[in-house]
Amino acid sequence: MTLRVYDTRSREKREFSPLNEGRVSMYVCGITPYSPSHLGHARCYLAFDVVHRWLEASGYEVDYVQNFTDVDDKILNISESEGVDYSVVSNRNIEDYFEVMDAMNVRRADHYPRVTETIPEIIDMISNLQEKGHAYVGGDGVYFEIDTAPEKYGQLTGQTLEMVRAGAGGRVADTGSGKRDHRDFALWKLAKPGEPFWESPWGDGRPGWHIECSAMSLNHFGEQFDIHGGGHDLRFPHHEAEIFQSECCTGCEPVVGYWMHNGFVNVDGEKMSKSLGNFWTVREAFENHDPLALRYALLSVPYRNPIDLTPEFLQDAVIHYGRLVEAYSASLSSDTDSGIDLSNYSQRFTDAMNDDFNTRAAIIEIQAVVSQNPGRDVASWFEKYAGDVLGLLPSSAEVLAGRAEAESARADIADRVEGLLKERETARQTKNWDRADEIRDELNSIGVIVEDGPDGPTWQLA
RNA sequence: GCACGGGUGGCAGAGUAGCUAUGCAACGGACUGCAGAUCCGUGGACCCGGGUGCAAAUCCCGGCCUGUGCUCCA
Repeated sequence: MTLRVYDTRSREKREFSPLNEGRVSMYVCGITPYSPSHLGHARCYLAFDVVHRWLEASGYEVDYVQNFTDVDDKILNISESEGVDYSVVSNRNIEDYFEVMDAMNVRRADHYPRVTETIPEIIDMISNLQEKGHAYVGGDGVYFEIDTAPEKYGQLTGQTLEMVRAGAGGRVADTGSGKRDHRDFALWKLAKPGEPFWESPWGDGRPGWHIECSAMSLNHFGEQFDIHGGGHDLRFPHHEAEIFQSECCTGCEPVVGYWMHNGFVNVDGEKMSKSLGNFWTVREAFENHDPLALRYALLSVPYRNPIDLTPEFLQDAVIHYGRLVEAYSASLSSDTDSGIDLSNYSQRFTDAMNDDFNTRAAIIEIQAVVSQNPGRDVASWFEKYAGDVLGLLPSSAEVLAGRAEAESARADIADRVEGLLKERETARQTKNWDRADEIRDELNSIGVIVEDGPDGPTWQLA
């Protein structure tokens, strides 16, 4: 079975075939770093991290570019209210982004271009569009004129020019901008007093939001590239704007082979967002959950489906993640092979991932192996599939260290526990259940869980 | 309103025509003084109404509900 990828533009899963054999160019819209990352961001970059990993596991060489919109209105608002330079705000949140993504085993992209480092390329692209008659200078900046390429409208959303005209209703008049048509979008925004700016042929200002991604992808990949990813909400207008800009600039279409959009993280059935105030930052989530357990949760739903975040949903993932690590740990310490025929699991895992990166179905195969007897061969299987592909495993060193630590903690109190257990067994033999339970409670209070089995009691640390 | 998705057991979530999804939870049994863990087992679903088919959760039509987009947004 070959890899099939759902493409938003053609609205179907298509067999994956990159422009250059064996190589994949992938661009994913990155964050606007005006606040710490929340779980919605995590879902997106986790999803494309898995795409990245699976393409590589399938033998492709992947060139992965992800941008930072490090100057924009929201960043400027915050920098103004804090009385600091905008770069303080963006750098702080970019740092936060890398820290939390690293903690969740998100592998780094190959390039992280920033708007502020791409200004010359952006200006070139706008100039080019202007020369070709697709852009005009308005009162407060440069705009892309939609009517110069009406046939490109609606490729990702199915909307027509007329629909959007109707949908915008009365909002057009009060934008107060120098646009000719409200559907036109800004390529260059002239700076207002006090705002940071860059020089340009049209005056001091900064780029519009959409043009940066086009300029960056053109800069890194040229006229066409294979995969463009981002959140579902970016389809319109952001990604449609990119189609206009790139294809009108180069005359080459389609600019993107496969448009991939991840579903949202919802809370109580609604999109997690700043404006609704129902978001958790990734850091807040880390306070209650292991970063990799969160990763497990966010990958346990296929990337295009929405995730409704509930305590039960997270708890489920915590349980399964714990079992996975436990099974991996046990298999690392094993000195025999399990003798399990793992090829069936591998095959189903591969089929799942090849079906538009179905991590849910893939994880089920992981769970099936977790419930088998651990052995050395299982350890390497886990490392390959749960580790390399899904990124769900801590390093073997970490796992072994955790095991060693647990054993040493156990050894530290072993004498005391054994003594109490001996006393408890005496009590049990004389059917003194009150005393036996009292001892068990005492052990519980120091974090020891006692379990009576057919061969007598065993104990472990909670 | 228009566009694009989605509606599967208590919950999450696979499954694009015939064959037990799976996990968690629940229930029953084994084992237990009790508890826990473990093992074995059980039940339970395809939004509604039409249509096509030998056969539909799966295809077609209509309806209802719901999410997102149409403004910055992963």
